[in-house]
Amino acid sequence: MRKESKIPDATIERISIYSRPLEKLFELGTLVISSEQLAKLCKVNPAQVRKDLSHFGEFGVRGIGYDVHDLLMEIKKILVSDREWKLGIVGLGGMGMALLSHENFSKMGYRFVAAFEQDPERIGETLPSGLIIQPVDKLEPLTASLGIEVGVIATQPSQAQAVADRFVDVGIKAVLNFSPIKLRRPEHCLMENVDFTVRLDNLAYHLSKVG
Amino acid sequence: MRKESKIPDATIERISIYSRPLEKLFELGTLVISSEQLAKLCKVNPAQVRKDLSHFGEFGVRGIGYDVHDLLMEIKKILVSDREWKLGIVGLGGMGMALLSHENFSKMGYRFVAAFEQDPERIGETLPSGLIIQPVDKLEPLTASLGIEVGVIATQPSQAQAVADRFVDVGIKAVLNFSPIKLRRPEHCLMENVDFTVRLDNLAYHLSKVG
DNA sequence: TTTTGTGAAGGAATTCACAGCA
DNA sequence: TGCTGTGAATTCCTTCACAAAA
Repeated sequence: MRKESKIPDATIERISIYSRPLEKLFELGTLVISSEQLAKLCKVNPAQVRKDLSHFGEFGVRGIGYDVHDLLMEIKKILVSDREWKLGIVGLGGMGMALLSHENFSKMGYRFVAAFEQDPERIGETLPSGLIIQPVDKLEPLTASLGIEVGVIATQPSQAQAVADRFVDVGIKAVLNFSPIKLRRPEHCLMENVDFTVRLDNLAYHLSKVG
Repeated sequence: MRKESKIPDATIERISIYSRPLEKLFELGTLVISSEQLAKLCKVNPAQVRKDLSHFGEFGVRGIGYDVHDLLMEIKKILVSDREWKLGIVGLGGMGMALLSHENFSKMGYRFVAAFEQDPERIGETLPSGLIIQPVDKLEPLTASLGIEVGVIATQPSQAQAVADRFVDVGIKAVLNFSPIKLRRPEHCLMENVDFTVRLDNLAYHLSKVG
């Protein structure tokens, strides 16, 4: 196919998921994997795996399968996770601190380069990573000078919109929002929400159907 | 419609999202809302709102709209978030602790009734909520005796599968998984994954397309 | 009028099934 | 032979457009 215009969002999401078992298989020394095996590991249809990948090129060998390492590299190229992305986080309560120490972020090339907090008591504190907690006033200058590319919002819900607006005003094009509200945003700013309670509501709904 | 058999998962997800602004509107004293207004707040199509709700009954008044309070109550009934659900969490690192203190859980009727940790140093510690940290060995007896309904996994990825298996073996029917791997599970156990890095990969992909 | 509820239309994503190639 | 890549078929979801109702 190789037409990059109309790729389903769900495809991008799955491609990201495919990389997880591939990473593990590579460590284990597995050289080749078929769409059927990879599909089983990710609980999707084998044709889905092939179609997803076909949006970006032909990575497999007919009769054989996919080279684990090559496919992993191709996926990283597709997702642009073959380079470092700079994150700035606002709100260092429990969630913010947990995100900062979440090893998967750094392992996948996402690096926090600034951490902002409102509470004056905590300004100046040195975090385990070596980062020093900055006052929220510094959001604008530091976003620019450090080259922050993604703003992570882990504040109280009541402050989330204001923080998002400030990120947007200073030119941030992508925001990862952990507060449980839909944030206003201009056309040109991407925004992803992580909302645990939606997932729990889902479980509760289906649970009550099953017994 | 009122046919509860083939309701899209996306509908359940959106219904959960509709409840957020409704909650706020109710607090503010707003009495009535149209599908168009609610749609705008949740960034969806108005017909989508009406169709989603129509799966469960007729909650609106033609020419008027929806009674904010009634609709909120109906949604809570649909999602079965009109009662308390008991959660047990395993893994009290940064993420686990953050989840325990996440006020939105309790506000929405999700209550942690047990917290398990492997590190012997921390067993017996009293958490801010009053819960006492339990050794993981107690997972089976306490799940049964406390009536835990949803298992929350916030351990290291390497232990996630083992913990999930133990929950399943003791009869848990729903698991909320915060580790970034797909867990094996039997047919009868529901599982929802919260994977931040998938969201970040999504942002990175789209960011690189925009500039 | 206004706005809901919904059948019908349209669009999108998934799966099938097989041609094509190693 | 075995597995990929992909058009065609299918299934699923969303949006339209209007009849029904207050």
